[in-house]
Amino acid sequence: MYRKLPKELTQMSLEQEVLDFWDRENIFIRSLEINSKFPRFNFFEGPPTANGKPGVHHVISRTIKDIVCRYKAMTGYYVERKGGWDSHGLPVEIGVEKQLGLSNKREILDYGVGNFNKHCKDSVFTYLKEWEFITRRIGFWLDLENAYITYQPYYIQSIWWIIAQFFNAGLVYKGHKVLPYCARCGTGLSDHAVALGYQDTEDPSIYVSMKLKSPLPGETEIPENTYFLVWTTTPWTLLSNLALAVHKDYEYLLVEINSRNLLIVKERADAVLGEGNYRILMEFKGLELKDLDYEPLFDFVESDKRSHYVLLADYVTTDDGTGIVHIAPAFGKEDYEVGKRCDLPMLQLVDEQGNISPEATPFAGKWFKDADPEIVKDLENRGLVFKVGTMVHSYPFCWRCESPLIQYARSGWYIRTTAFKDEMIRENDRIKWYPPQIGSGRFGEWLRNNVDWAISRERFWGTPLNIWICDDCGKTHAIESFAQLREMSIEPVPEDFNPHKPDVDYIKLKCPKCGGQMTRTPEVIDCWFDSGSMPFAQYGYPFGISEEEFMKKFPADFIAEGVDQTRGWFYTLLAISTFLKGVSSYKTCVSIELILDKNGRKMSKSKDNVADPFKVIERFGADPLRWYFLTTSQPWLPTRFDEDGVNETLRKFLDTLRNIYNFFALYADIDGFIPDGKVPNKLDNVMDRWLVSRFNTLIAQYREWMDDYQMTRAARGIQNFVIDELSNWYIRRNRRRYWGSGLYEDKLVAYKVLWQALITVCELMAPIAPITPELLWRELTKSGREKWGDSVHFRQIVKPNYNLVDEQLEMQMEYVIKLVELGRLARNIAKLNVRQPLSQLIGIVPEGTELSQALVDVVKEELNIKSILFSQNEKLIYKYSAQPNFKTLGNRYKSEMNHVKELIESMTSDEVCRGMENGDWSIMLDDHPESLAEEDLVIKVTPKTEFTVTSDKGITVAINTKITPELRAEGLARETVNRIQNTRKEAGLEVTERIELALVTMDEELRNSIEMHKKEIANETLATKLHIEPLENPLYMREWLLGQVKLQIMLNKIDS
RNA sequence: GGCCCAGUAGCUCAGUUGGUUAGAGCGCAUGCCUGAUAAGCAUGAGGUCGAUAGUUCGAUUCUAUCCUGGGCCA
Repeated sequence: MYRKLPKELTQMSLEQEVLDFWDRENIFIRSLEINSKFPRFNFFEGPPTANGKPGVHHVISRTIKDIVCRYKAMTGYYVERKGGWDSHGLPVEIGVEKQLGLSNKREILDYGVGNFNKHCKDSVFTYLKEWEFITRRIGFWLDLENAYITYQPYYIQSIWWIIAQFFNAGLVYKGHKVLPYCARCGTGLSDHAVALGYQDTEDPSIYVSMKLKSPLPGETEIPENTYFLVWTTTPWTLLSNLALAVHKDYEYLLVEINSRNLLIVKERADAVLGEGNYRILMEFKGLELKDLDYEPLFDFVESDKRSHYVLLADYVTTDDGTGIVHIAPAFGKEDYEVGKRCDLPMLQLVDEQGNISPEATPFAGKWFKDADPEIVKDLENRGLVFKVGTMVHSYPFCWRCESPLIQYARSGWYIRTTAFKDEMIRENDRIKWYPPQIGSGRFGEWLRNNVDWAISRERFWGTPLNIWICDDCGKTHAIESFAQLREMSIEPVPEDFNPHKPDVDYIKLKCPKCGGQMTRTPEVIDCWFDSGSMPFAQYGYPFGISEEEFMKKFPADFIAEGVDQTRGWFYTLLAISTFLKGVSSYKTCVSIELILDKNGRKMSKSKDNVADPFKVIERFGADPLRWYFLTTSQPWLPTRFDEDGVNETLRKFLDTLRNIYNFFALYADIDGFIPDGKVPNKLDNVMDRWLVSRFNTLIAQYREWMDDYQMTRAARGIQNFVIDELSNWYIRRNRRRYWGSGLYEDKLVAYKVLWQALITVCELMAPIAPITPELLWRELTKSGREKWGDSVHFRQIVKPNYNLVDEQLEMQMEYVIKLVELGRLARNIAKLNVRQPLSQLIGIVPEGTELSQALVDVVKEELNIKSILFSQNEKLIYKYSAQPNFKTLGNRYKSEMNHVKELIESMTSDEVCRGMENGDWSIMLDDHPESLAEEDLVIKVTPKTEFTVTSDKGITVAINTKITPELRAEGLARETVNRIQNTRKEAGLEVTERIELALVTMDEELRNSIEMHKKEIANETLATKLHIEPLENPLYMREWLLGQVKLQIMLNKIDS
């Protein structure tokens, strides 16, 4: 028995059944065992952090990963799928800070780092249940039991080893870097965090004069009363000013204004000084201003390095300001770079808490922002302010405490990634990116502008940086294993020590150089280093795994994550493995774009437009959601998410597929069809040949697309096949073949073909939406469990059999469908429904496109037409008439014109046609022939009265609408059959049940028609007895109206 | 400000060497079909293929510039 899957069985419960089956029967693990002999296809799971709930974007990236892994497993690969969890980092710490009510680093220290980290560790898996639930629920096969977790000691040991490799290669150094910094929180912010906090704000906008101390270009005397005009919105940085920058190519002016001489870039002079307010004295190229000295605004600190002179910098613009940029290397990324390049000293007159340093005596101890007005006032008193005002601009604030961020130079540990930048670029070129512009564009750009990686964080919950420094001689050493740590430790290290802060900080080492005591540097490692190390650390490399074993699992053939990982995981993976192994750790990378709401806006909590995947799955199911994501647009395009679309996928695609199955099950059950998995090589039925050809073509296309990661195309291909070709054409056209009784040859073949088509669809679908096809497939293969195996996911997807592909037939079928469409249109226009048979259809088609008899029969049946004729001769359906062209003939015939008109209009269709062939339309005007040419006539073409004509794309179809009494009788008989079938359905009869039937009508024509087609009617409706008198006590009775005519239908069941 | 992606029907999206009349689904209206159908078919309304210029016999497609939206960076 094939099980029926009625509508009452919801997608939800159907899926649950399959998921339980997978669990119960251990299907995932068994699929791995089955494939274990195959070559490996390596997949790396990018570890999510489970301290937040998974969202729809996680569902799509997990779906993509699952699809590729399943597809590879079903095409001859062993695909290990080790899960992983990220566990360290600031997001976790922030969560815990909130939970504990702590608001800065000081309070964490007071609370105790040990306790704090314990909370962090516990909170990492706050939403583990949700993650595990959704992973399982969407059918993502991932080995969660053996998942790596970045806080595990073996994982940390691996990271230490990697850091030690960098260190021993001389690529780890301590240095300065300017980064966005929140003085209140005492921490630098990642770029991502900065982007969260931009707000429009009002800041001072001041123009300051800085006095020139060198002769102008081409002169020898130091000019009096001459100043550089400089613009800034952060007056507090002026305390730490060390230089000015100009652009070498710009034109600069020396102007006189208010009896003072100012230098300013030409393009900004009007805007800043006011048009006509100034007099130009001299002009210079920026290049000429290089090295000029000026007087410092403040002289709090003396330096032995040269400072306070003019530099060149390309980032100087003329968009705002004066074209002369003030440089404070401690407070700007670009300033810092310039400072380093030009060997400027370092001056940082704001401390880590954001207060002005004691050296800047008049302002000392003030919060940097509060110092602004006083600094401006001080400069004004000294006559150095040219103009002061305010401006509104977008400025970053700390997204947690809302303090304004500053650019702040901090010292920290760096990895010199720039040392192997070229190798990374080379390796990037070998990665296959989807879409390709990520690799060449965003990621390539990022690599070309590579700067050294700041790997240290002055935080608490992370992998501790494994560098120890000698308290006496300053020697640094990177520990490369727990064994080495024990070896070098002064005190014994317990077996189960916790390699986190603060425990690890208490471990002191003996200095190998001077024998002194070494103390660990207090920082932790950037958590991106954790995840970027996963190809190695997930196996504890090099400790827990042999080199040979490891190289089998490295590199990944495929990874996929959100596009936001470009500068995150995608980069850290590449950087670490390029250094360690000289190659990228992934060969193919699919970058997945954002999920937007249905209006194309980014989903965000504040807009309340975030789709909850749990709810969507509960309403529609996981397969509809997966299928929807994939078919609605390419994964690497931003996708608009609309629940209605998920619903549509369910109704249109998955329900249709289920109905196809139900149709098959209904009849295959009746006939006891048992599949043997073979389709005859020679198929007599043209529809069978066509369907087999189509699904073999589909298999070929599907494999080609999937191999190229064109999953959207593959899914759309399947969908079109199922809905349009299998359901709406093949099955609709072939229904009758399954109706008769007994399992005769043609029917058996029909079952085999349909079964094979369904099996194929299930197999092709299985990687994309794995749940529903599993259920259908298992039902279809129920009779041969041993032979077919337990799960569709154990199967290898079939290869196309090109011998069964008949391209010509596929093209001809498209033609058939076109003809049918045109025929239906003609029927519509003529208001003749399909139940009314018609005598003739004439197709005017291009030469060489005639169809085989079998296909002609398809058209005949579909359109209910007795005969079909193909021809190139339009005269068969059109009649032609001519009218005079008064323009050419009027002048010629003048008063005879009326007569000529009559003669022309009386030409028969044949005469007009003959003229069209030989170009001569002679008329007899008063007994003498007059020769007319084409331009003398206007020829009209109209269908002959008995035809209704439609045409499209070079094909013309004409149906003969003349209905003979015989045709009418047949039509009435078919109407009658239709009403009987509806009656049967209403009466709740099974399709196989036989009946006794009575058809009662007062209308003579209808009665005659019934008499005439009694046999056919009885046959179609499984009536063993047919009366035209009423039954005595019918089981069911119903009166119908055929047009104006009443028909009474009565029926009884007959027990067999 | 720079780079990337997108812009095609009311909505979601197809549309590959440049070539008759630019397609599908959803939604709306009308008719048809239904012994698998929460289905299907047909018709109608709905398109300056973001704009302009160029290349070409011919551009939704190629080139340039611009506009709008999104993303990344500064």
